Amino acid sequence: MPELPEVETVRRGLEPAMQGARIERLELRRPDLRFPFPEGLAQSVAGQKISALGRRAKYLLIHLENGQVLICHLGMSGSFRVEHGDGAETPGQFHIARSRDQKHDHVIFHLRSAGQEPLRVVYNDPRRFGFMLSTSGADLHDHPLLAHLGLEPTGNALSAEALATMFANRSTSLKAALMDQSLISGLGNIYVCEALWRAGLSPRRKASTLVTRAGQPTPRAARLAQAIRAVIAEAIASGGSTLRDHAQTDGSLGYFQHSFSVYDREAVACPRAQCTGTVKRVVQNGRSTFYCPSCQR
DNA sequence: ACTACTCCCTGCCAGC
DNA sequence: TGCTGGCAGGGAGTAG
Repeated sequence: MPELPEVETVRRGLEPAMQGARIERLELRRPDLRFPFPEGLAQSVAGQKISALGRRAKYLLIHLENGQVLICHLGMSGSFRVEHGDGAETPGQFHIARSRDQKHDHVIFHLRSAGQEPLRVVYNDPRRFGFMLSTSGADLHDHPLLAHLGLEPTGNALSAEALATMFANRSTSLKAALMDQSLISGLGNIYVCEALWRAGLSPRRKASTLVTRAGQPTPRAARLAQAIRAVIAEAIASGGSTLRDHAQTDGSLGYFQHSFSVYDREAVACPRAQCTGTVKRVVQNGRSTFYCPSCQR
């Protein structure tokens, strides 16, 4: 499921095909995804050159020469793929899986770069939880979808001190707090479970227990900050290796097979050295949580 | 302000 | 074999 690392991998995978290319035509094959496409979207982007591909949290941002920005979300099942020329497979590039279910190809960017064969970037999304909206670059950070996003879980900004500030007086669970996009933006169910496992913290622990009365981070907060950054950094690196190893991909850019320590591993032995526990599944806030009750406290 | 719940949508899979 | 129901999940919306 596309969380921040997957979206970043998609961004990097699309960049060579899209950056600097001109949109000859935007083909919308239905009126909506999760939300209706903006009025006049196809007309407004036709002929525009793509100046950059960006990302904020789980949002892919397609910046156009005229200042317009397409805000794309992959939802749960969204993926992109790149098709070259007339659709023939191109060795060493993302190739077409002819057998792929094409009825969920909802959006097609028809692109052309100077001196290159035309190509298509196809957005496929069976469950249509994704969406594609448009805003002006000047309004981007005030857009309702982006304005309230919290810290990116990459880099040093996500510190023990930052966690302490977020978690002070929070009575909710660590799991729910980490899933809250207004606190940390970009974590989803998988990486929250993995980060909590790595930090040895129970997802059921109250978020406020990582903060002292004086508002300072406890050692647990430091462990958690470190675990989140490591899990995200490793997942992005893993996505990068998936991109390099595209001989094994089917050409789609959306989400990848990773091996997880606890996620979706109910009843499996905890992989931590010296731990004899078993991974358990519980439901928190309507979502599955996987953790080891033995070493996560 | 904070918390927790429902809903959207389709594909997949276990159980009958 | 074909049906049914549960589950997956991000985020908007809503209610308390």
